[in-house]
Amino acid sequence: MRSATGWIGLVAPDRLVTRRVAAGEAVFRQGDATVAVYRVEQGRVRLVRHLEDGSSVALHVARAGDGFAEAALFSDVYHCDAVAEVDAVLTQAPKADLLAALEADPRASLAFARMLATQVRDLRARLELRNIRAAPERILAWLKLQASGTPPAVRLDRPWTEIAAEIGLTHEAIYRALAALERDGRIERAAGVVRVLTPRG
Amino acid sequence: MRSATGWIGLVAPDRLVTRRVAAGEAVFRQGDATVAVYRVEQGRVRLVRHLEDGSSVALHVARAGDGFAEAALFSDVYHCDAVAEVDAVLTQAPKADLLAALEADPRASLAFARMLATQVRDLRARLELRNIRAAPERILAWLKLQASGTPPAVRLDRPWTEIAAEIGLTHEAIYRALAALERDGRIERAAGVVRVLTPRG
DNA sequence: CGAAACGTTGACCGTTTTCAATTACAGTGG
DNA sequence: CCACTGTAATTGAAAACGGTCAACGTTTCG
Repeated sequence: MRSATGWIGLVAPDRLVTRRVAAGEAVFRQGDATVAVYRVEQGRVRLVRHLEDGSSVALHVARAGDGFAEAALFSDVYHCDAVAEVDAVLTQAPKADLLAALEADPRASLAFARMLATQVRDLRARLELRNIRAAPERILAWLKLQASGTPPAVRLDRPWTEIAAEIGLTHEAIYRALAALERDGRIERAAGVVRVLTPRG
Repeated sequence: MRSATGWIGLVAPDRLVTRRVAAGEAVFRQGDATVAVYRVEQGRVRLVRHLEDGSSVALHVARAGDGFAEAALFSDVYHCDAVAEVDAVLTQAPKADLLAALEADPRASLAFARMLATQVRDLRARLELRNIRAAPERILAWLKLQASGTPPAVRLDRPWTEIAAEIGLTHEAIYRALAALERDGRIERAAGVVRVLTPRG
């Protein structure tokens, strides 16, 4: 996705480690001492918290482009497991390096804060999106969030199947809703581009 | 909610402004020069982005305890409208002061980053929660996220009605699901406390 | 004490999920 | 170069679940 992971640039390139994890393999375990923060380059990593009673809760699934365990910077131990759902490639930034960079340079820490603030904004918007029950409206709102230009248009850089998961609908529901939106003249679709049409008023 | 808004403490108390906005009144408008970041003390503030074509998208609804427009720190203009949904009381932290505090003290900016990272983690978890379709499972997951102790227990500090909105269910659905969970012996309810029972395996 | 919230439950309806099947298409290896 | 495999895109039908509307008891608080 397009989450802000530019903080990776705050660490000297030669200190970054490319790590490959096989499906099912753990990147770290809850309780492990925190040694690094990560970015997913390929694949998916599932974060799961274990409770005292043995049960667990899913916290997040980090996908290509997503950072994860940023909060590890401020904690001594990881508070959840990170397990690859499929074979994955990660960039690993040593906690000490990143922390040092942030402490040394106020501009770096501001840049870091900026990326996090951006992400907070994005996540809030995605959450708000989920409050829209009707599939067509939800998709329309998503399109508007992504859109730019007049009329608002979106270039699709990934399959609807994937977008469906992000929006919180099955792909079938997405296709049906898209068909309905197009039928109603609310959007227009063509080769990797969707235009949001403004209803005449 | 319990979102991390401790950054308000980074600004000198006498520089903070308590601002009252009536229902329907705007805190700021999209395009206005950014002058402050906010925290909601009472009421609700709705953030809405307007598109070039005149339509709009809801970005967020900030509630008591929530901060909003943190990203304004890094932007010259607000990128959305902030309008009170009901009469609201806000704490307004001047952008210049907060920014100065962050630039002056590396510890302050790290603390700020920490709060944002915490919020990112929380928001991701809430988003993940929404991927759980079944109401009882969703509530159970929410309870586990809030829970502490063995067996996991949650002290309820606010009405289910409000929790329902956060979880993304109607209050009716919540009550039905709670009843079902209790009936199935998966939770136990008593005066403001819910215990999550571990099914025997 | 009375008005609001909150809590709870029932019935019905609509939408989405599920399950299933089909087409299109890109990449792979023989 | 083509058969083959896997993913993406579509559409159909039926079931399930939550939303909505309604009604009512309860608690809270001015």
